[in-house]
Amino acid sequence: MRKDALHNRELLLRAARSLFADRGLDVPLEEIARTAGVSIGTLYNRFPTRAELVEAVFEDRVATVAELAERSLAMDDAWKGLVAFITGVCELQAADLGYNDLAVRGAAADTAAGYALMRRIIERAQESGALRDDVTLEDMAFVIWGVAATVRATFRVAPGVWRRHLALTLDGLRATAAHPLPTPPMTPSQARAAMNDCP
Amino acid sequence: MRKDALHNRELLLRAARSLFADRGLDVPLEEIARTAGVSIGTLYNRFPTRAELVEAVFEDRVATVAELAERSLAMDDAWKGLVAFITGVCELQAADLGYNDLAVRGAAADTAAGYALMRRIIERAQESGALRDDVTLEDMAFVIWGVAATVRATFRVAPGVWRRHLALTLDGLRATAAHPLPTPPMTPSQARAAMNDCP
DNA sequence: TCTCAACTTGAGGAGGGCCTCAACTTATGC
DNA sequence: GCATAAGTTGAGGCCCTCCTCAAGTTGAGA
Repeated sequence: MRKDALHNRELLLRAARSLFADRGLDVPLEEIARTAGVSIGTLYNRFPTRAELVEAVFEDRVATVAELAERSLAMDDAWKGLVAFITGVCELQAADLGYNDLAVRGAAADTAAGYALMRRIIERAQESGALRDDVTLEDMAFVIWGVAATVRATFRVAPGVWRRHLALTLDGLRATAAHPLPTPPMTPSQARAAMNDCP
Repeated sequence: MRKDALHNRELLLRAARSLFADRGLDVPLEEIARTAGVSIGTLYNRFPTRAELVEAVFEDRVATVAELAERSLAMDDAWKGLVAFITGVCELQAADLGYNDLAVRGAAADTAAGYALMRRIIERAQESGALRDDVTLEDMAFVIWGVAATVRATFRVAPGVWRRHLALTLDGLRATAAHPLPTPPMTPSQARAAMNDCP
C-alpha cells in the first residue's frame, strides 16, 4: 500500500471514529469523507462497504472486551467480577454512540472466544451464589439492549444516568432478588437472530 | 367534512394503523397512501404532517393507559397494581411496533392526567413497602426504554421474551432487592428532554 | 338539475444518501 | 529523471422520500 493511501486511511478512520462516536453508526459516508478532507471516491477505495469501515474503526474493541473479561475473571469475588465486566462494557457503550449501536446490533460478543469468557463469568457468579440461577447468557442481551436504549436517550441530556439504570438492573440479577420468571430464555440462535435483524 | 373525505380518512387510518403496527412509525407516507388505495395528495389533505396522522392513529391509547392506571389503583395490593400497570403498558408496546416507537419518544405519558396517575401508582407502591424507596417516577423511563428495546429486537424472532426482561427488571424494583444507587435520578425536565430528542 | 366548494389526483421538483467511473495526479522502483 | 502502477477526484446516475399544486372530479345544497 502506498504511503499516501495509508495516510488517507488514517484520516478516514480518525474522522469516522469521531463522527460515529457522537452521532452513531448511520452518519452519511459523504460526511465522513468531507470531514477527513478526502473525496468520497477515496473512501470507497479504502473501504468498499460501510461494514468494512465500521469494522476497522472498532477493531480494537474486541480485544478491550476480552481483556475486561479476563480481568473480571481474575477478581476474587465472582459477583464483583460480573458487575465489573458488565459495567465496563456499558462504559464503552456510553462513551461512543457508534459502539452503542454496534453492541445492540450484536457484533459486541461476536467472537467465540468472547462468548466463552462471558459464559464463564456468568457461571462463576452463579456458583458463588450471588447471581440468580435462572438466568442464562442470552439474558445478558436484555441488560445490553436496555442500557443501550437509555444511553441513546440520555446521551446529550443526562450522560451518566445509565449507571442508575444499570444499578437497578443488576439488583434484579442478584440471587436474593429472584422471583420465578414467566418465560423461557432465548435460545442462542434466537439471540443471534435478534441481534442481526435490528438495523 | 364531505362523506367521501371522511371515508378516505378512515381508509388512511386503517392502513396507517396496520403498517405502523408491524413496521414502526417510520413507514413511508406514500406506502400508507398506496395501501389505503388513495393518492398521496389525499393523505396530505387529511393529515398535513406525519405527526397528525400518528396522533390520530394512536388517539385511543391515552384513554387506554388512563384506564389501565385506574384499574391498577383499584387493586388492593399496591405492588400488584404497579406490576399490572407496567405490564399493561408493555403489552401495548409489544402488540404494536408503532406504539413501541411512540412510547420511547415519550408521548406515552404525555398528558398531565396520566402523569399524575402514574405518580400515585408509584407512591402507593412505595408506601406499601413493596417498591423500593429510592426510585422516582422518572426511573420508570428505564423500564419503558429497556423493554421497548427488547421488544424491537425480538419482535419477529422471539415475541414474548420481553416478559422475561420485564420480570427481571421488576425484581430489581422490589424494596427487598434495593442496594444503593450510584447516581441521582433524572429531573422531570431531563426525562422530558430525553424522550423528545430520540427520533 | 345545476353549481360550486370541497375533494382527489399524480406528475414532478427538491433534497439526501449511495455508489461508479473516466480523467487526472503522484509515489515508487529502476 | 522516467515509466507506470497505484491512488485520487468529483460530477453524475440511481433511488428513495417528502411535499406541492394545477387540473380534473364529485357530493350536496338550492
